[in-house]
Amino acid sequence: MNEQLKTRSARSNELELIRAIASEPYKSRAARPIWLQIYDRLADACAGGSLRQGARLPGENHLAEIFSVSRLTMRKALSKLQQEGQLQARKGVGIFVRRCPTRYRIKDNLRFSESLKADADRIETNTLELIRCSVSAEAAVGLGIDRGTQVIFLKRLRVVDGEPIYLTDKEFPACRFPDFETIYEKNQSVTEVYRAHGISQHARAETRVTGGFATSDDSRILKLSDRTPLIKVSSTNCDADGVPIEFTLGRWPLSSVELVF
Amino acid sequence: MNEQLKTRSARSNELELIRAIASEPYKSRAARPIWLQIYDRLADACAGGSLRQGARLPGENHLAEIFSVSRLTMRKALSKLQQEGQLQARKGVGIFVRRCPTRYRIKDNLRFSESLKADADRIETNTLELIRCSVSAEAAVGLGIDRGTQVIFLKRLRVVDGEPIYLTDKEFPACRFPDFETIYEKNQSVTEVYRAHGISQHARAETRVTGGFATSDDSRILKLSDRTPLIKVSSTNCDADGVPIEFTLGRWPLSSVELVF
DNA sequence: CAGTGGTCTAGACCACATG
DNA sequence: ATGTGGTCTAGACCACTGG
Repeated sequence: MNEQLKTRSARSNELELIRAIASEPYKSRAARPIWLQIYDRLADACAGGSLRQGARLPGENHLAEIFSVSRLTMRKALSKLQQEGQLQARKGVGIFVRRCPTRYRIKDNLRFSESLKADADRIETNTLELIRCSVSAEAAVGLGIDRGTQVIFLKRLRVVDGEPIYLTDKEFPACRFPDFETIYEKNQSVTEVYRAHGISQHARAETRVTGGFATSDDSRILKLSDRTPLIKVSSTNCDADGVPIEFTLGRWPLSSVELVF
Repeated sequence: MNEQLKTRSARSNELELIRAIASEPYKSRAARPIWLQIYDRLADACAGGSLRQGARLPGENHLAEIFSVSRLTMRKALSKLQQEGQLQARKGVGIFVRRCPTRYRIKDNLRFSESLKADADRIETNTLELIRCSVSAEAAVGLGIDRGTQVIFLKRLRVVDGEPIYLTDKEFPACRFPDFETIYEKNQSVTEVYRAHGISQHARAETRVTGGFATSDDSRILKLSDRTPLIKVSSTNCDADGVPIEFTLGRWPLSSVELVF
């Protein structure tokens, strides 16, 4: 069976499933708003696994017709599913089933891959940006350095089983790492950079957890819809002498992570 | 000046402020959707303090007219402000300015009031429910006890400067605390209950942080809109011998807390 | 009772991505 | 060129709250 046929057949299965889901009569509007009832059914199908991850849903107009509601009502249901990270809409393309909110357990003081490798099959780390610039206001406080100081800025994205899951901005005092770029580019490892600059140990000094909302950049990179709620984790790492050498600001989709301390 | 006049005058000031905010021309729709521009302006007024906390906004129809948009567009802007906890709508009543997302720093392993008392003027603890029942699935794991075991269930709400900020469900193994209710009712203190049952020390065994969305109960109690994003913190406390004696599930509005570890 | 926020409709235009 | 999701309108009915 060739690719095109497989795709067509799969898409047709999705359509049948949606039709089945939509065919049940609604409960009274007073009991639960229609858009929430639609949300419930789609969320169940999503969590139950009957909707394949990565599958494309019919268009909004089509969906509205299938569920016998106006497009706006349909959009309200879809919008909540997007906010929760179960679906992702791409303008001009379509709506796709995101990896369902698996929760990744992250143990503090363990490196990311260490915490995760038991759970996941494929973990990738993508380096999105590596430049030298002035320290951000937030990192200046964390690193205990003055505004205007030069830092090395590193933006990375962790992709687990094909889904972007964790976005980090790291800042390092530039004066400590003259050869950062050269070393980092060899194997994309910060630990290697540390070692090459004579830092054999490092420890986490403090971790702060807050909530917030995705900027449009964050949304784009994490393949989420705009203004999705996020969990933000900021932390400072120190060398053996207790001098700060790294400030990290990490962002997770709200329902995709469980931090354990 | 009597109360009614004061209220009327204050409300009129709010109206003038809103009119001023709305009078500026919009940027092009392509640059930023109108509803987001309205959101920006209201969020600024809210954060800048020009909108008094607790103030009531004009009705949606009126607001839509003032901002020269349809009611739906207006609602979209208001809805984002509600999701972020800056506004709160009460059906049949009106839309009110919530305490702006102050962030409360909570240090792990400190009791709530200890972490907070530096920041806040008035802290209240309201006991909402105190019953004996079967252990919840989540607490059963945390406490290491079997399903069906009896526990004491305690639901409390922390109110800081008049704003509900932190909602907790606590469960304690019933067999350990025969006199829980009697002791607790004297001064609303769990520590006192511990002491009365011969537990002089207790320590936090593990803390888990996740994100989630408010149930309709949560929303009502925390005076938030439905399905607002939350930060959830679950933790287990143990006695001196390391035996679990308390499981706590706490919920905060997403933007109202900063957890420090 | 009047006014509020919550829901829902039918229709329209736009910017965007893909073939 | 077509279809997609994103935005916006004008109008309607409902359930709820308060006086």
